Amino acid sequence: MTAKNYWLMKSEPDECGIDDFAHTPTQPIHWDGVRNYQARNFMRDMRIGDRVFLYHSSCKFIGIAGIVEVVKEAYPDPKQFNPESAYFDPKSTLEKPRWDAVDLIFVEKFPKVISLDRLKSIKALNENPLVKKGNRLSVIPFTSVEWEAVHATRNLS
DNA sequence: GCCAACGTTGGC
DNA sequence: GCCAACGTTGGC
Repeated sequence: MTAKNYWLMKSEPDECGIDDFAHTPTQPIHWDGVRNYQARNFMRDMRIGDRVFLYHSSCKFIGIAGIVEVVKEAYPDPKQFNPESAYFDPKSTLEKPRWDAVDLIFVEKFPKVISLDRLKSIKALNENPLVKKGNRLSVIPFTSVEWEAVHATRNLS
């Protein structure tokens, strides 16, 4: 029995936000379209039952909007093989896929988005890439200390 | 819409 | 292996 892992994943709520998960609470969502190697490698480390903060970026209320859970571990992202898809990758083959997806399911929507300003004020996150200037990583591992520090603020106004 | 920061590509 | 050019991310 290993300890549960914690993560944060970014998305634009217009594409796939916490409400998309909340609207289908019993149906997993395929998290595909990740096209960054570091993010992909982190996705490969995800295990069933891991918890994930869902972060809304490039929108009005930037920050962590809720929690989702891993229900299916990394598998080849089908969109990389589909020439019609915006996520098509001509260098991917069925034998040697480049990109992976995971499946996630709804856990919790916070009463209010935990704003980026608040996240920056949480000392436990000082070394986390999320709050570093210019950071573009869309899948970020969290320690349990970081997770708890953020989680403890979820009901603050 | 702007633009700094970043990751990737490709010529050499 | 270097690095300039390019495309993208993401806060503001």
